[in-house]
Amino acid sequence: MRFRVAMTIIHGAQKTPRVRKAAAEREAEILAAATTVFAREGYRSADVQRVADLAGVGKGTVYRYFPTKEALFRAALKRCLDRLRACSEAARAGADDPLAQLRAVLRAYFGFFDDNPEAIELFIQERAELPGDGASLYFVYFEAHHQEWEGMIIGLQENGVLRRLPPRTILELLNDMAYGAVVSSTLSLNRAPLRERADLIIDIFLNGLAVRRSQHSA
Amino acid sequence: MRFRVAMTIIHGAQKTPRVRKAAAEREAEILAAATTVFAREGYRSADVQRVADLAGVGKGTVYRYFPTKEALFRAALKRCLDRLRACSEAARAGADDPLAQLRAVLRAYFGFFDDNPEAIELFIQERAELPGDGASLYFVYFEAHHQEWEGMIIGLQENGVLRRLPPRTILELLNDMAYGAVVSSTLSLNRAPLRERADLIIDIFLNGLAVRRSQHSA
Amino acid sequence: MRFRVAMTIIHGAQKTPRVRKAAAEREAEILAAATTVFAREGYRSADVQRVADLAGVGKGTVYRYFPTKEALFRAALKRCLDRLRACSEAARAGADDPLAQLRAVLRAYFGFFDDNPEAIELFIQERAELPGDGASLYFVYFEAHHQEWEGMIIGLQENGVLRRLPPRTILELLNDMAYGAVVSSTLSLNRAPLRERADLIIDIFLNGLAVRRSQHSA
Amino acid sequence: MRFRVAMTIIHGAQKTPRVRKAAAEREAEILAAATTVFAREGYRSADVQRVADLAGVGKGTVYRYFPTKEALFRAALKRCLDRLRACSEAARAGADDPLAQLRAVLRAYFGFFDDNPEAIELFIQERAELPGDGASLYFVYFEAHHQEWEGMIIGLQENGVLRRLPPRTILELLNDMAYGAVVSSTLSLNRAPLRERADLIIDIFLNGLAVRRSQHSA
DNA sequence: TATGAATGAGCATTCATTCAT
DNA sequence: TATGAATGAATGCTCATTCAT
Repeated sequence: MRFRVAMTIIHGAQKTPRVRKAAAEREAEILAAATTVFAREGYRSADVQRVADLAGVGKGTVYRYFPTKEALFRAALKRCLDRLRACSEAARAGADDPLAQLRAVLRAYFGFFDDNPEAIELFIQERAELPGDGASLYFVYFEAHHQEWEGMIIGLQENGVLRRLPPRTILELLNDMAYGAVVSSTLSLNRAPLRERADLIIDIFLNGLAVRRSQHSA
Repeated sequence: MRFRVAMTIIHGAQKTPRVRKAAAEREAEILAAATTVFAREGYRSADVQRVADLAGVGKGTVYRYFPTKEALFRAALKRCLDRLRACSEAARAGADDPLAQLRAVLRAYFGFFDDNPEAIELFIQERAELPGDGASLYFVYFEAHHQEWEGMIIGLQENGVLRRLPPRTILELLNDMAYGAVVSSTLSLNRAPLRERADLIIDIFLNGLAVRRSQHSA
Repeated sequence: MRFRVAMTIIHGAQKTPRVRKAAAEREAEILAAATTVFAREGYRSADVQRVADLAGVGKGTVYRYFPTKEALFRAALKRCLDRLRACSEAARAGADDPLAQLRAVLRAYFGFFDDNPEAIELFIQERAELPGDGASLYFVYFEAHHQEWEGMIIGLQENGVLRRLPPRTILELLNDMAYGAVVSSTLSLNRAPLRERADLIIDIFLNGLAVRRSQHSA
Repeated sequence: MRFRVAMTIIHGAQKTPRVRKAAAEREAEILAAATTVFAREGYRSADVQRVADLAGVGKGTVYRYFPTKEALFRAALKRCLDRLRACSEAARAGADDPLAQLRAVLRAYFGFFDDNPEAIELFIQERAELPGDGASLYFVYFEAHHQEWEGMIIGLQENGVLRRLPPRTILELLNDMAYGAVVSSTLSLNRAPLRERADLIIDIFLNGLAVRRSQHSA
């Protein structure tokens, strides 16, 4: 609900002076506002006016930067995905051997969603409400970048750490599990933060739920 | 002044004669239509008129059975969940030992979504667009019934098959993985049917992605 | 399946170019249109679209100025009452002694409804269709301003012109009579304009229908 | 708001047996219900279903007796007017001389509305919401029966009680005043019952608000 | 360039009326 | 004859998008 304020500008009172900002800065502010609003209210329910209000610009300005509501949403989503990728990439770069990398990346992935819960919302919104003439942007990213990760998987297989399944299959399984854990964590109430569950999930992923005979014999 | 002319093409204009049916039958038809339309168009975008058209009834009739669009949606969702549960339950009842039960249930779960892809849509719609003053109905069901499954898990632990983690934690992990696989399968293109991937997923779940040393030593 | 074809007759289709106006002016135009439409069609039957058409604006613009149909109606009603009051007040200010004032005010009152028959309709609409958790706006005005008129009555009593009844009672009687005459004048057909009947009504009010003995003896 | 009760008729439980009543009785019950509902909710807002519920019949039955909602309303209104007339007529018949008759009739008129406040509502509803291609039914009755009352007026003029104005004019004035008092009484809050104000109103009508010089000289 | 007033297509919901039983 | 399930036209209100300033 917006407020319409009938205000007589008292002489001396200053209307926030029309701030002229670098286009890139404006765009970033609008995207941040859009992310918040879309996550909170859902794509359909969200009012572009709200985004404009939160960004501190006029509604027309939003449309100057993004031609439609849908484009605005997709840009906000893309921003989330870029940040998720940057986050994962940084984690990988900070670890040495492939197994440490794998763990680091998964921890970063889970941590990202603990810190940016709006991201989950945007993923779900896209899936739920956008025409989606194909895969969602999340999986477009997955496709676009999975080669980068495949190397890591192959390395782990050559080390004898991972089973010899097709690397792509392994990545899909990892993604399914991680994505499922993330989405589930927001669907059910009172789940622990993802970060706290990360190590267990990684463990299960690597070693399975079943009792390892070798562990007993060891 | 502009004119808006509304023209009904008389054509054969059969105006399907008013049919009276048993309430339960009508309700079932409307729910089936609602499931299809909501899954195809999304909760917000879906027009109740479309549901009515597909069900072959007047719009008023839809409102006679379900007081609001939201109630209609929730009823359609509930129907899906009931069917999913019936399906899983039947699978469990058809298997003898706990491990066979676990496999059967997971296969049934995946198979259900292959056969009823609309169900996934409804789950996601609910998450995305309904006020949701708490957990989604999916997880309400999970809560309501997880005791039934816990016995199965405990049995597997006593048999020395599953690790001694809290049964609830195990169920959550299973659910995350399965749910993630299901949702992912519709997000990305060209994935194999879930049914075909089920055994692999179950295998990974039990035994992990890592090479089993015991297998080597064996 | 039946078809509904919506056809916009393009014709000259001038699509009146969007005009921007001062808010006060727009509001006044919309209120004038609302008064006409509500008076002609009744509150419930009136379609907000009709108001918009008559005001020469889009429907959304009407809602920009008045948040609901009811608010629009109340504003139109208030406008009528303000004008009625201004009219009465002007009449009083233009007369010297209290008796002349009383006559002037009553004449102005009746004249107002001759000139603004829509006003009567709005009064009746309010009574008939608005939730009205209390008195109607007409009587709220009556309450709010009757002190101003009471002075006039008291003056007439001190001059020995009016009987020593409670001034408020006298005002109520005057109002009942005047209001009744106004409403009746629109209910029955072929009544003379109120203006023409005003002097007779005032006479009856002051002197009664009964023969005055004193007049005979005089 | 209606309730839809899903009730399993337990064996032995009796559905209210379909009562077959004289048509006239049914009609009277429906009219009474309609009067109540229309008065309480207003013509447009009133739901025919509510009338049916209150009358204890099916909706179809209401339509069997009255072809449209409007016809139902008009019939309810007519019933009120008939009762008002009967009431007034009885009062007149019970008094001897014309002046006593006049007082008795006015008292009966006011008393009627104290006892049947729904009647006022129906009068106002008719005025407010019915297409009204002419005078309201109230004034149709006034026209139809005013000759009966004219005799009374003429008698009072011949007795030297009332001024020699056209009898019709006098009746119109009486009606305006009485009608105005009745309507006003429901518009403003906290007015005394009409019955209590009746004698004062009659007094003012006959003798006026002004001080009677003759009374002083007497 | 930035703004926000103006627009009108779109949609949920209601309810008078019909008609199969 | 009595019923109430079925119908669909009608309408208040929203909000993405446009465009005059």
